[in-house]
Order: sequence, then C-alpha cells, then structure tokens
Amino acid sequence: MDGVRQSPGVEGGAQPGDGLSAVLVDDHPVVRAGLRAMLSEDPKIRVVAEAADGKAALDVVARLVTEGLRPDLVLMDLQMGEGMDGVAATRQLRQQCPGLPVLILTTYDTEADILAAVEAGASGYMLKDAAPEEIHRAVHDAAAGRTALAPAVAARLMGRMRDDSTSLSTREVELLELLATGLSNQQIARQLFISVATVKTHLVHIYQKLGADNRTAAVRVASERGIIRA
Amino acid sequence: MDGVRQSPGVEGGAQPGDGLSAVLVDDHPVVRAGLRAMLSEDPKIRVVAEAADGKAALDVVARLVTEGLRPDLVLMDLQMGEGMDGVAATRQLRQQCPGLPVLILTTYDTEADILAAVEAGASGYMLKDAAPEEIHRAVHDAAAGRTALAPAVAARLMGRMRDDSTSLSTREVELLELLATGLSNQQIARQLFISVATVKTHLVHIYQKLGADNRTAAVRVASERGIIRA
DNA sequence: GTGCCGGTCAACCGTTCGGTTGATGCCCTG
DNA sequence: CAGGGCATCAACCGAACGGTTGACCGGCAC
Repeated sequence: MDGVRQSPGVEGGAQPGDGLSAVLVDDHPVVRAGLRAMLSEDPKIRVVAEAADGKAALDVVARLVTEGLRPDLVLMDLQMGEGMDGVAATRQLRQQCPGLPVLILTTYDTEADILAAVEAGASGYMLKDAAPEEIHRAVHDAAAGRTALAPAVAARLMGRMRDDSTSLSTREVELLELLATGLSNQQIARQLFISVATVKTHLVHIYQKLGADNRTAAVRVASERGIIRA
Repeated sequence: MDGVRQSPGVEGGAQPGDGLSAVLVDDHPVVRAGLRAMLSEDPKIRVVAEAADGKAALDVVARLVTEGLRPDLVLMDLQMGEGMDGVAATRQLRQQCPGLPVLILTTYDTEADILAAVEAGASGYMLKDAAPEEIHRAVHDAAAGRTALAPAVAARLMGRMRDDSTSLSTREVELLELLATGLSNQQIARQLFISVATVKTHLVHIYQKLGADNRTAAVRVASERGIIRA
C-alpha cells in the first residue's frame, strides 16, 4: 500500500463536460469508501483517484495533470494520521494548480482549523456528518468556483465576526496556543519576545473573554469552542 | 431523518447460518456508507440496520429482536455528536442482549476510550484507519465470540502493562481527567472527597510519570499519549 | 485632532501551585 | 510476615500564578 490508488478506468479519458472528476484524499479507507459510494449516487460526479495523505495527493494530482486528466476538484480531509497535513497539502495544491478547487471535508469545526483551511485557499469546508445531498451540492458548488460552507461552519465564522466580547485578538489566540502546550508565563514571554507582565495582561483578557479563572480552564474552553486545536 | 433506518429487504428473514447480520451505529452518513460498501465486499456479512446514535441503536436492536431477527453483532462508533454516547450504548446493549457482540470502530485510540469501552463490555476495538480485510476479520472474530483488537490498540494495552514508570494508576488517571477540565487543586479535592494534600501528592507522581513540570503540560502530554480525551 | 482599541510594560499583593519530607493504613505478592 | 505499591494526609517554603492599577504608544475611525 503506497497510499496512492487510481480507480480503474481512468485511462478511458476525461472529456470535459461529461461530469465532474474528483480526487479523494483521506487517510481512512472506510471514509474513502463511503465518499466513493456517496458520490457515485450522483451520475455527474466521478472519483478518478484517491490518496491517503497530503503528499500522495500532490503526487496523484500531478500525475493526472501530466496525463491531461486534470481533475475538477479535490475532496480533502484535514486530519491525516501520518504524512502531510491537509492544510499544507491544500496550500501546495493551490500553488501547483491554481484554480483547482479544494473542498475540505473533515470532522472538526474548530475556529483554528477553519481559518487555517480558508487561509490555505480551500474553496469550501464541509463536515463529515453532512447528509449525502449536502455533500453533492457542495461538490458542485466548489467545482463551479463557488464557496461551499457547512451551516455550522458559516455560523462559526459569523459568530467570530459579531460577538466582540467573546472574540479574541490574534495575539491572544497566539498566546493561547502556547498556553495549551503547557508553557509557563516566563516561557511564553521569551517565546513571543515580550515581558511576563504583558503575558499576564493578555491572560487576564483571555480569562475574561472565555469565562475561565485559570490557564487550564482557559485551554479547555478554547479547545471546546474550537478556538485552538486540542 | 429519525436516526433509525432499516435496510430494505430485512423482512426477508434471517435464517441462521446464512451469514452474519450486522447493525451499524455511527453518526456520520459518510462512515455508514463506507462501512456498508466495505462490508458488502464480504458475501458472508449483511448489514441489516443502521442507527445514528446510541439511543437509536438500542431501539433498532430491540425492534430486530422482537421480530426474531436478532443480529449477530453491532458495529459501534464511540464518538457521536448528539445523543447517547457509544460507551453508554454498549453498556446498555450488553445488558439488554447479553451475548450480542459489540465491536467498537472508532477514530481514537486513547487509553481512556479503550478502557471505558472494554469495561462497558465491548468485544473488540478497531480503528477507522484499518484496511477492509482487517475489518472483515474483526467482524468475523467478534461474531464468533473472539476478541478483536486493532494492533495499535493491543500495543497500547500492552504498553500500559509493562512500562511501570510511565503507567499511571487508575486514581491518577481519574485525577488527570479532572485536571484537564481546568479545576483547581481545591476543586479536585472536593470532587474526589480527599484533601488538597493528597491531590498534590498525586500531581507530583503524575508529573514524574509524564515528564511534565506543571498541570497544563501534564494535561497536554496525557492528551498526546492518549491517556485522556482531548 | 480626539477618542478608542490593541499591544506593551511595571509594581504590587494575595492566593495557589510545585515540591519536599514524613507519616499512616491497606492490599497484594513473595 | 515482610516488603512494596497505592492511596491518604499534614506541614512547610519558595516560586509561579491571578488580579489590580496605572501607564505608554501606535494605528484607526469619527
């Protein structure tokens, strides 16, 4: 198992206009099988290749392109056990193949994940608990160049905009991430090239915004709300 | 969508001996579709029903039993967004239908999850990144009353046994879980009906065993090693 | 420009945490 | 039964944390 697999019949050729050709990237065989089955319900969608991690995805897409079989979109998982991360793969894919839509399909809807994916150039963000119809629609939307966001994801992004009292500044999120790694105020200060006093100031603000009364609770709340990744 | 779905053709009857009838429990339609597709490759296995959460699983199994179509095993996810938890569902299922094997099929291999599942009476623990053949084998093993453990899971359980210096006592894990919720030593003490002094003693031991120098770091290490759930 | 917000820093103080030592009781294994 | 591991508790002390007040500066909006 090399992590790359082309579906049989790829060589048949992908005439433009005869449907959408998609590449699946997910480290779980079960999920790939599920997506394949789910997408096969839509006659307009064809899965032309699969990959089990980011690196393999880049390879297989490159191979398809050199063969003149440029896919219409990539369905990408974010969390992949080994090998290249989904965000990194998305970023590189967007560099190698500008215009190739990457639709993220993952389990988690943390703020950090979503923002990272959007920043990396993802054209959509769906959750795995979505119904088949939603996924079909998202695939068509993404392939057509439209943005496809799951309701929960859109809501979270909206929530980030409006609620001022709960929204952390970028600096605060940055600090929070270091906090989650177990660093002391001293270490955080050194890491960010600021004084311990500043760290404490930020922490107080973070506690207020998250409704926590100590660092561990803050990390927990942030993790639950999806502000940082567990 | 009520979370319960019976596959068409169930009424046809399940003659004993004509294969294994399985019930799928997972909140992700994608995963259910993948398992269905994956299991359908084995002609000996038939998926007779599905459920999207623990409560629905209990209902659908009860219905099957009253119809005289007692399934041969249940494939259960642990993490389910809404509704009853997989561990709780497994426990109740084992009470309602003793002898009905429950094979856990989940994404995470944390010590806490595995131990909880085993304690609840699961007869196997597989990870979703398993190959189709492994899952087939696990299903047959579980249905035959044998224990089916994924290699990584078995290794983790082994690791828990051998490495004395790194293995935490049950009490320590219990404390660690409260620690991860952001409670102070005071609060932990009250929660466990012990004194703050005892909490501190446990913490020191935990720090030693995990190689951490403070509570936040301990939580992080424990989370990374899969001792507690993120 | 005035005001506001984000980020930076300092000094202070009470509380909690981190770590040590030492001690008791329990259960299990050798 | 002796030993060891586990869980419990107490007292102690220095260090870190939690929280406050007050201050400075740069950018941005009004």
